This record gives sequence, structure tokens and C-alpha cells, in this order.
Amino acid sequence: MNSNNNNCMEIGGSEDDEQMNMMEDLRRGPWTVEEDFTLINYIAHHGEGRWNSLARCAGLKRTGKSCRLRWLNYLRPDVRRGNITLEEQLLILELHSRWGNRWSKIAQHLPGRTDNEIKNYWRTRVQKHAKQLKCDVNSKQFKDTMRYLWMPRLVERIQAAATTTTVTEGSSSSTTTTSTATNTNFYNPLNQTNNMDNIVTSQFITPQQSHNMSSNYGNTHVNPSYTTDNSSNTAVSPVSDMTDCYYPTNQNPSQDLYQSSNPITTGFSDTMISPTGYFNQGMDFQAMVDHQNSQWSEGENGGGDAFSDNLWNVEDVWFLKQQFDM
DNA sequence: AAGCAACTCAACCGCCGGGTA
DNA sequence: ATACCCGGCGGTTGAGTTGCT
Repeated sequence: MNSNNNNCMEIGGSEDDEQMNMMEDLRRGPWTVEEDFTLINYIAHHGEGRWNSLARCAGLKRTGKSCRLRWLNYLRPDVRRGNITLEEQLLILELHSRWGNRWSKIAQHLPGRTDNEIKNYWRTRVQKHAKQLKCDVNSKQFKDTMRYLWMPRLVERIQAAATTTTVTEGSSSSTTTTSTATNTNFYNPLNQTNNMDNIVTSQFITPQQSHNMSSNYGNTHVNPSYTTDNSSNTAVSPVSDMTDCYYPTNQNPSQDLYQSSNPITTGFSDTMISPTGYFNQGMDFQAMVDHQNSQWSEGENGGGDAFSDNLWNVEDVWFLKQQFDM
């Protein structure tokens, strides 16, 4: 790494970004294809590290920080793009409940995902629904809702999807990703890292996919890899949104969720209490129902966008309302 | 078709801790 | 001990996109 900088004197990092700013006009904003290739080629030959000097030596009019960010979040060969899978959603929920906004730490458990991506996911998807509920995303109510409702539901959906995958196996040759979700023990927060590693079995995007920029060369500034349709890399659901909680079940959604033997609920850090006591204040269920109705009246397709982006299905709302009204 | 609102996500910013001279 | 530099992290922004009226 950083073995030799033949055509660039080692500057020794005596200048910071601000000083660089003063000395030369630094580019900002979206990266061009040329810049991307310059960075990729430079790192391919010299490796990462010393980002400020790297930027200089590579001839990039960017700050070291900008180069690092571009590389780590976008250009890195193993960066995984596309929809967040159900397993990943589940993992994010679980890890966030444990660590909070430690995006980098959470990202370490989702191979190929960047902290930025997870952070964006959380803000756009999860926080949006906390807003819908008119409760703080950090409130206990909301956390318990995630814990007792979303996560079990995600598990159900993962298992259902895995079953479907098994049934239809053979008809789709391109679906290379498999899931250990079929294993009933796949999700056990008590078995932290080991099982987490098992949960995430989704494949990485190939370096070729990440670097297949040549076809995009006409543009002055593009995002070379994310335009690729990566839906085939999605492990379980083409609509792999946590908020897509529609699940065609006939069973009582509340059943078994609070049994201490339930692997979903076992191991969460807080004391196990019936969530009845939690879903008490501050959640605007009527607003949820209204929102739900308005969305359903518009989108007839259960897998459609309006629905898939909705956190709650009828049963969830019904269940929460019941808990609330008790 | 046009205007507007909501959403997504790449990129930037500021702060902080570790390493080093 | 201290000052400085760098990289990493979490928070925030804003351009582009999508959906709705």
C-alpha cells in the first residue's frame, strides 16, 4: 500500500484541506467520470491512504476527504448497491436498537454497505414513519414498535420469501443470492456477531459491475455504477423496503410476539414487558389509519409503490389500536 | 403539460480522536 | 507536553428524480 509515489514528492501532509483550498481551486460537487477513473487508476497502482497527498499526486482537484468519500462510498469494488434486502433491514433495525446512530459500526456488519447508505436509509425510511406516527424516532414507543412489530414481521416476510424462493428455484438462473433465513434459528440477537454474519449472505456486487463505467462515458458527470439495475442482487424481495410490511397472513399479528421464548424478542436489551404498556402515549394511530386509507384508496397493488413504502398494514394498525385502546 | 411537493442519495461540513514530530 | 495533521464519523444539505394534482 502506498508503496511508491514515483511522480509525486511526498509532501508529508503539511497542508490541510483549507490550505489546499487557498492554494488551488478545488472542485466540488458531483464527480465526473474522468475524476472517477483517475482516482480508481491511482488507487489501483498505489493503494489507498494519505488521502490529501493522494489527491494531489493523482492530479485531482479535490480534497483528500472528498476522494476518500468517493472511493469508500462509491468506487470501491466491493461496494454493494441496490435495494436494502429484508435481512439487511432487519439487521439495521437490530443493530441500531443496540448501538444507535453508530452508522459506521452498523455498516461493518453489512458487507458492501456504506455507513452513508445506511444512514440515508434510516433517515428516509425509518424516520419518515416515526414522523407518521408523530413520535420521536428515539422514543421508547417507537423503538418498541420496531422491536415488537416490524422486526417480527420482517422475519416472517424473510421466511416467506425464502420459502417462495425455494419453490420457484430453478426458474430463475440469475438469482445467485440465497438466504439462511429459512433456518429457524437464523435470527437470534443473543448470538450477536456469529449469527449476524450468517444473516447477511447476500453477494457483493462484482468489481466488474462497479467498474463498468465505459458505457457511460458520454456524460460529463455521471454515477457510473448505480445506474446498473441491481435488482437481481436483491436477496429476497425486489421491493426490499422494510416499510413494505404487507404480509398476507391470516394469523393474529400479535400472536407469539411477546413470548419470552420467541427468538425475535429474546435478547433485546430491555426488560421484556408486554408492549401493551408501551404503546400508550404519543402515537397517532388515527393519523396512521387515515394515511393508510388514503394510500390504499390510491394504490390498488399490494406490492406497488404506495403500499410498499408504507410501514403499516391493516393488521399492524389494528393491532396497535387494540393495544392502545386497552 | 406544467407546476408543485415529496423523496432519494451523493456530497459536504464540522468535530473529534489518534498518531506523530 | 504540545501542536499539528489526518482520517473517520455523524449530521446536514441540496440537486436530481419521481409522483401527484
